[in-house]
Amino acid sequence: MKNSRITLKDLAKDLNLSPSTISRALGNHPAISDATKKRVQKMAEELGFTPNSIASSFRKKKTQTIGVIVPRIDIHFHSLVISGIEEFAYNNGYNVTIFQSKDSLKREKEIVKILQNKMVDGVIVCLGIETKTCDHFKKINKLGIPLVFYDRVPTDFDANKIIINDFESAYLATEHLIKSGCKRIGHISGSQTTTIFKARLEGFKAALKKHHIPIEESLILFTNNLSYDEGVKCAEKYLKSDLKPDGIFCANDYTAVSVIQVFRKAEIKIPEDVAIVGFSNYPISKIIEPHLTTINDRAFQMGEAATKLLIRQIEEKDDSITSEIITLKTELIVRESSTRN
Amino acid sequence: MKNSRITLKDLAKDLNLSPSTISRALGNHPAISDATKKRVQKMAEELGFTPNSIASSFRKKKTQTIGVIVPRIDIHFHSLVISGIEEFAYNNGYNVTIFQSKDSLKREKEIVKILQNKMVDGVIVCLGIETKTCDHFKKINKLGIPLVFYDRVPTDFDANKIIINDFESAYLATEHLIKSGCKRIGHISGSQTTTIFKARLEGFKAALKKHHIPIEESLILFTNNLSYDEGVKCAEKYLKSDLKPDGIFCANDYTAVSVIQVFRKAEIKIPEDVAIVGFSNYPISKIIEPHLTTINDRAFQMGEAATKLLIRQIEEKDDSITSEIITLKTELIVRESSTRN
DNA sequence: CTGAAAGCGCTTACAG
DNA sequence: CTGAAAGCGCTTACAG
Repeated sequence: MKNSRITLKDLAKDLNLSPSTISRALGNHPAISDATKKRVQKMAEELGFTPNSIASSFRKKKTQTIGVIVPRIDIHFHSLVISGIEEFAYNNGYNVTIFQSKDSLKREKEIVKILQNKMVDGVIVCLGIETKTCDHFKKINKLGIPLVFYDRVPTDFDANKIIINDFESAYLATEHLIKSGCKRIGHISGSQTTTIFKARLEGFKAALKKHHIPIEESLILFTNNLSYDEGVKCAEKYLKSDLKPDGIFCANDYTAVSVIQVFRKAEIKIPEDVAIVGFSNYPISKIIEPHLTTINDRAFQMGEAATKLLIRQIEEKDDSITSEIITLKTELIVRESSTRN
Repeated sequence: MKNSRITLKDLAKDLNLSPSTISRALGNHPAISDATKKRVQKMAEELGFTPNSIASSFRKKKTQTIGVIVPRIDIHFHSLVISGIEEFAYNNGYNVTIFQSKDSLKREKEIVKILQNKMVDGVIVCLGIETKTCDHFKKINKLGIPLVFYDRVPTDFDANKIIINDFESAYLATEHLIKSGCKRIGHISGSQTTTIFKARLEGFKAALKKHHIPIEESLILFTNNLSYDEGVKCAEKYLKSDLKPDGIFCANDYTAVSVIQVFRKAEIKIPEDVAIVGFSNYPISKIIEPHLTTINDRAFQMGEAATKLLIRQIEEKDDSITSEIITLKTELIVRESSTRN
C-alpha cells in the first residue's frame, strides 16, 4: 500500500549493476567479486531491501514450507509434536503451515488439495479418525512431494512413518506391574480399529503370557476415546466386578487418572492395593497424587524426527521412491502410582 | 518431478480458448458465458487441473496466509488460541503459518523479517517475555500488513489488541471468595513486569478494598512464572506464616493446584478451611480434587476474535490506520474448591 | 463474451 | 566477473 517495496531492479539501478548480479551477490554466488558483494549488501541494508520470497518460491518452485495436518491442535500430544516440527523446521529454514482435520475425512481431503496448490515442499500428517484409506494422499506422492506420517499412520500403503513401538511399550508397562507383584492385571483399552490401541492391548497380553499370568478377559475394558469420563466408568466397573484387579495398565493417562481418583474415593490405596500405569506422560501425570507411572511417548521427538526425515527427502536430489519407518524408543517413567516398597 | 503439473495454458490449448478465458471461467467471472464455464470446469476436472496458488499469490500480491507468532506452541493456552485462529482462518479461506519465538527477542525479530518476505496478508502475535518495545513490528505496519496482538500485548504503541479484562476477572474471583465468607484472602501473583499479572493483583486489591477487607501484604506472594513448583513453595510459606489465609486467589491454575495438594497433605480442608480460586480453566481444573473454581479466559475465542479482526482489516479497502482493542468477557466457573455450604 | 499482451519479482542458462 | 534475456503461471486492464 504505502511505500511500495524495493525490488532487485531498484537496487540494480541505484548501483549501476544488472538485476542478475544483485541476485547473485545477495545469494552469495561464488562468481561474484567480494567487492561487489559488499557494495550490494551495504546498499540493500541501507534501502531496507528484503527479497520477495513469494517471487523466489514461484520462480524456483520451492516454497520452503511444510504443510502439517493434525486432527486437533489443542490436544497436548499434537501441540508437542507441532512444537518439535516447528523447531526443527525453523532451524533448517522451513516454515510450517498447519491445518486441523478435526477428524473429518472430508476436511482432510480438502486440506490435501490446498496443500498441493500451495506447492508445499513436504507434508506431515497424523491421520484423522475417520480415515480408513489413503488414496487422497497418493496424489501428493505422485506430484513428488515427500510425505511423512506420524502416530496414526496408514496401514494400506507404504509410506514414511514415525511411530513408537506401542506393543513393546505396553509390554514394558505390563511387565513393570508384574515385577511390582501384581497378579490380577487389568487393562483399559481404546478403540480396536485404531492400530496403536490394538498394539497396546497385544503387548499387554504378551507380557502376561510371558510371565504365565492368566489373561482375565473380564479385566480388559474397552472405551471409545479413552476419555476421562470413560475412565471413570471403567473404574466403577472394576469396583463392582467379582474379580478385583491389583494392577491396571491404562492405554492413556486420562483414564489412569480417573481410575486413581475413583479408587481413592472408594478407599482403595494406590499403589498398595492397586498399582496403576498410564501412557503418554501428560503433564497431569506429574501432578496427580500419587504421581503416575507412565510411558514417555516422545511427542516432541516425533515432530523432530518427522521433520528431519521430510527435509532429507525434500533435499535429496535422487528421485527414487523410498519409504522409511522410524520407531522411536519410548521410556517407562516410574512414579509413585506403581512403586511398592 | 514426475508428471509436471498441468497449467492454465495446457487447458487453454486443449479447449481452444485463451488462458485469459480459462482463468476467468475458473474464477467464475461474470463476463464468461455459462456454457464456456461448464466446458472449462469439466475439462479441468478431467485433467485434474488445480491452480498454482503460488503463481496466483505472486501475481495478486495476496497470499491468503496469516502469520502467527507465539512464545511456545506446547503451552495449552496458546494451542487453544492457535486452534481458534486456524478454525476461523480455514473457514474464511486463509492458511496459518506458525512460529515460536521461544520468548527470545532475537528470534521474534527474525520471524518478523521472514513474515515480511513471505508477504503474509496479516500477522497475529503474542509477545515474548523479553520483548519490551515493539519497534520491530512497526515495519509490518508500514508495509500495510494488518497486525493483531493477543494476551501479551504491547503497551508502547497503538495496535489492535485482543485481551481479557484481567482486572475485572480478578475482581470477580476475589469477590466470589469474599461472598463465600473468606476474611483473610491471599493472592499468588506472577511477574509484575507482565501487565496481565499486575492487573490481576490490582483487581484483587480493589475487590478487598470495596468490601472493606484489609489488604494483608504478607498474604500476597510473588512468583516468576506461576509454575507448579513455585506454587508449592508459596503454599508452604502460607503454612508457616502466622497469619493463615482462609481463601486464596491464584493468578493461574497451576499454582492453585499445587496449593490444593500441599494444603490437603497438611490436613487442611478445601474448601472448608481454605477456599481456592485459580485462573485460566486449564483441563486440570476439572480433574483435580476438589475441582477448581477458576476463570475461563476464552483462549479459543481469543484466537477467533483476533483472526476475525485481522481478516476484516485485510479485506477492508480503505487504508486509514485504525486500531481496535477488543476485550473478551471472561466467566467465573464455580466448582468445589470454593463452594461452601 | 473472448483474446492478446504485459507484467508481478525473482533466477539461471547462456554468452561474453 | 557481469549482463541480457527468457520465463516461472497466473491475472487483469485494454481492446474488440
